Amino acid sequence: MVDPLVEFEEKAKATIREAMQSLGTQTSLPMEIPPAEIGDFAFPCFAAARELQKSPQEIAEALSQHIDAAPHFEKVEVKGPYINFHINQEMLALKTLAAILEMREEYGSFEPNGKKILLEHTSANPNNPLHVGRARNPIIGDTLARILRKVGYEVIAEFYVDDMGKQQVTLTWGVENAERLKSLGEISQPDPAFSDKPDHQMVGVYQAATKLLDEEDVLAEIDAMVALYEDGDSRIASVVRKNCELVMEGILQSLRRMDIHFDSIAWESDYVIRGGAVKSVIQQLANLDVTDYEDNALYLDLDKFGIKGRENKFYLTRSDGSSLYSTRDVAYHLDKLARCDEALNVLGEDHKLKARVVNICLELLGSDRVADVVFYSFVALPEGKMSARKGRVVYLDGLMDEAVERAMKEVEERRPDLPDEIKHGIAVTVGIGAIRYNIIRVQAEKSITFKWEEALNFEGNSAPFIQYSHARCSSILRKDKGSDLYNPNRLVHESEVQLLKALARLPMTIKKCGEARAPHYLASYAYEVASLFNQFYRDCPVLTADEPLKDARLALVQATKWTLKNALDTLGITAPEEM
RNA sequence: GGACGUGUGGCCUAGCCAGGAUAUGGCGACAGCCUCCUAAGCUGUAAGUCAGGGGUUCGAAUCCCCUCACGUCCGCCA
Repeated sequence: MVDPLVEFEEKAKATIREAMQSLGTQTSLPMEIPPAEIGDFAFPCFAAARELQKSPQEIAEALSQHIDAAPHFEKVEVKGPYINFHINQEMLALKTLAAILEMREEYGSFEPNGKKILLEHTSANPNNPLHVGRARNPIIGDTLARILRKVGYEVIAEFYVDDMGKQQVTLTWGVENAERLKSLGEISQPDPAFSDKPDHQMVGVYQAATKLLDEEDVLAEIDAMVALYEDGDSRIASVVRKNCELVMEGILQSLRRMDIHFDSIAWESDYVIRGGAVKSVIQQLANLDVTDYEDNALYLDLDKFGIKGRENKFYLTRSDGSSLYSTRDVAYHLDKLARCDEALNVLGEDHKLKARVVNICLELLGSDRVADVVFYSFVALPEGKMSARKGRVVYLDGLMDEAVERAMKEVEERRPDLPDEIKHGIAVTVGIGAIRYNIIRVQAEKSITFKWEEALNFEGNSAPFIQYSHARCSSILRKDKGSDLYNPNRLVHESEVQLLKALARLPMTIKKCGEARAPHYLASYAYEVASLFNQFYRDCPVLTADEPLKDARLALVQATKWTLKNALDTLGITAPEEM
């Protein structure tokens, strides 16, 4: 019994199907979920009305004559063009509580579907610390990974490290010419708050070196290094790798703090230097009539694919024959697709054209599959786009520090009774949770303007609100665990019923998120459950209730706790026992 | 110039893919609720031309067309 609602929905559909047969029609069965006061499932009769040339009201009336939905539904009523089904609350309570209390941490999870999905996300360039402009990538990616695991996929979360780009070689050039950069006074010191992190230690050198790219001799040196690197020069390969690894260490450290982990790290250089996969891709593409050369640089003619713009040439190599990012990405994707049943990428909206071209290339190379992509818009600052160069940047590390600090202030105020260690633990849980929630609750396509007050909001529609409800559940259950022999029929108060119905929707919500690749639905859901619990908490005293009712309510609290915990876990947010 | 995305009360946001029953909720504002399981909570009030215009439909925030605004891309950078 993975999803307690399925049985009810199937029953409703079955009765409608039978009723339609006796009316001689067989249009589709789009069951809707109406507003709570109206019913639990609703069948709109518009389609059938069109087919039978009658008014939807008449059809609803006629259909209802043939409907007997007992015992799953206690009432089926016609309201205008709709047939509204009212769930038998006792039966729902029984099935829902049984499902949750039996499945516990598994509630909301589905059976393995036997498919392996390779989810690439974050894949930030290893030359900068992460900043909040791109912070949606790891959060969306990690949340999707968690959702897809629940839905039954075997998920490989992979970070693709672009260690072949000119930017990475520029960083290494900077490290090797640090004296020159220093004498020019170009290297800015890392923010003292993060000076112990290797990504912050390196960024000054990278920025200083980037400034010198305007100078011809520097550019020539770097270009020469790029070419040697791609040709397999082992000295360059090893120093570039070493520098990238240092920055990566810092990046992964930041992500771990948000409970974001990877199953696999894929290094771009492995696809270029070893195995020659990129060379083979270039050769195959060069043989096609949709590509051509300009000054020895191979390009794809976008005109042939109906893609118009200022420039219709999409370059696949430089004129010295070295590869470009998208070309290497094609080689990487061929490898990726061979390792999974489905490939999914989380990419910034600036990658839309590139992702399309990569998929075009994959098809040109005869691949029967391409990668599916979730695009997200950037987080900008009120002053404009984030830019390290213009000194307009909020680092993820800074955001997390600030969040924990502000959360600590709240905890100090609200819970002076707790020992420091516990208070700090709560501050971390609340602060980091608030960041993740704030990012994930908005649909990915929407652009976000970063505001401290909103990012670190601890009230209303926020992670702490949900965490607080979970802590309230825990608090009650610490005082009384209740009995296994509860009687769900006791749960008749409106607040109890609404909460129960919401709890029953966790599996279908997670499923929807997985299918639509849209994690934000789960955030709304968790908020709704927490909110309904708070109403229940107001209306229905648990510990002081009389015996049979108390056990039923305790079971409901236990079920709420599991549901909130599983929803929060899936969002990558910790569910605290106390706050 | 072309392409993709977004536009919902002062601010943020759900719903849009599969059109339907009074447009979801939060922040902020205002008015209330701690002798009762944690007030990071709860209740109530005010606040909306669903960017604008046209179309399809019995019915449009939702589908189609046009316009406007914002974001992003159209680099032998990534």
